[in-house]
Amino acid sequence: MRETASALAPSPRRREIPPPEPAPRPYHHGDLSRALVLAGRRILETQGPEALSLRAVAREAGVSPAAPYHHFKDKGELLDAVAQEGWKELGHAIGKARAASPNARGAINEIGVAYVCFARQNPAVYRIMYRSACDRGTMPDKAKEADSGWRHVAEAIVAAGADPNDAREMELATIASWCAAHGVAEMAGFKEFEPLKKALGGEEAFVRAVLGHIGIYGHAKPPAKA
Amino acid sequence: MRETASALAPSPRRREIPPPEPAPRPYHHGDLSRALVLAGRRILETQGPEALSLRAVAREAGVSPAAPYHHFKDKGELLDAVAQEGWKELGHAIGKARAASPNARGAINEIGVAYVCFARQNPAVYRIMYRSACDRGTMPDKAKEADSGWRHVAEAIVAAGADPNDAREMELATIASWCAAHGVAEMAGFKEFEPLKKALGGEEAFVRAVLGHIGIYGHAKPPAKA
DNA sequence: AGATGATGTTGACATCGTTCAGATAGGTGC
DNA sequence: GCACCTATCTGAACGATGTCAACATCATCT
Repeated sequence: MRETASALAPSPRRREIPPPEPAPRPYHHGDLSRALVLAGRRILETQGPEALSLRAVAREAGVSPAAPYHHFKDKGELLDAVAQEGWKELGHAIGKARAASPNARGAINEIGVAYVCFARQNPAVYRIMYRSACDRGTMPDKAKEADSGWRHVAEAIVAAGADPNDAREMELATIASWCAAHGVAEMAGFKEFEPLKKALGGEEAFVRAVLGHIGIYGHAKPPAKA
Repeated sequence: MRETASALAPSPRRREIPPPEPAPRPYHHGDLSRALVLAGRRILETQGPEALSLRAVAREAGVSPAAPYHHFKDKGELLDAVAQEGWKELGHAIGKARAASPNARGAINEIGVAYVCFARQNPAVYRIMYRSACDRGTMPDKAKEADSGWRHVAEAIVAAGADPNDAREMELATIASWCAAHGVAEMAGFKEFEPLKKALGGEEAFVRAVLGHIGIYGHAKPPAKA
């Protein structure tokens, strides 16, 4: 929809004009790798995940369909890079939610809400993030880094945990809360829940209520010791 | 696929006698609609979700690429039909798990385990099921039917609930447990959890442990029958 | 029988992911 | 200045895909 004029009209490349604009397409894009990731993100947000083709990304970035192959092995790798960006943002959102919580137990709750809200506000990106993760059967590497969401959750769990010495229980609790948040994130948009959402006063209230029924979150008691 | 194959290999096909097999391709397939769904399922199980193209399904069913269009509006509708089959199976698995549980509270646990086990044993089908559901933003219609998994969960929740009069809490609990199971189902395969799985003695033990940390499942007083 | 509609096939089109040979720039050593 | 080198980008191509229109085949009703 953008400048597809060149596709319709046989426009001879106008290379006589010394660019009045400082940097239209200097043949060698400054940092195409980064531009492609941003273009992918833009397409995701405006057209949804179905429209995210390699060619569309190249088009959006203003390069030929073959150009991306000098920066990514294949389409999957490009998508992984886009997903990576999403994970980083998720990590920040979670970190912010955690920092804003007064006590440790409340932090777990707020993290869960922040997680689901991020997914609901960036559905296309979230989709790609988990498609990439499930395809490769692994959480993104970055999720193990300092500011990663996973680490925030793990630390919050430990901070609120009843038995900080039982590492296994702590890990299980971290996994459980992450899994639960992911499940809610993917299902919160289902039409069947609309009446309940409305009755509760909006989606965030709904999310809080659902998470409230999930052990680690809400009204539950500390993780039971085995 | 190639004629050259017959040149390389001495083709053992002796087609002098056509009549003995009266029904190789009777032009009009008996029930192509059904055959296509089964073919799709077969492809999912043998080649995974990436290989599930319309043309591949048609090939597997032995018809031309355009034939499916007389039975399904487009590829999405075919996939929906395949997913529908999966939901039915999931419903049965859940029903069986519920029936096999002596008490109501234990039933919720066993349902969760059965859910995740189904997803893990049929990963490709499960993927399609949720892709279809998320794309359309709705649980499949059939999920509201008599033998549906959702109804089993809702009934089990009610049976074990502390306050059967509070419909809203019951619904929230149903949603929460379903979401949690879905989350675990999608993440249980991540490589990061392999060590813990091994330490716990296998994937099912891992799943039980994780679910044990999730409210509806976990805060049940009787410690899981270990 | 003959007409009709459901069901299947062939062939075509646009798009997609991907590859490959060449064009283009920025940098290096001379 | 020059020639070369390497990284990057383009153009054209190939096979595969989803989809459609035109045609073929068969089952069924009258």
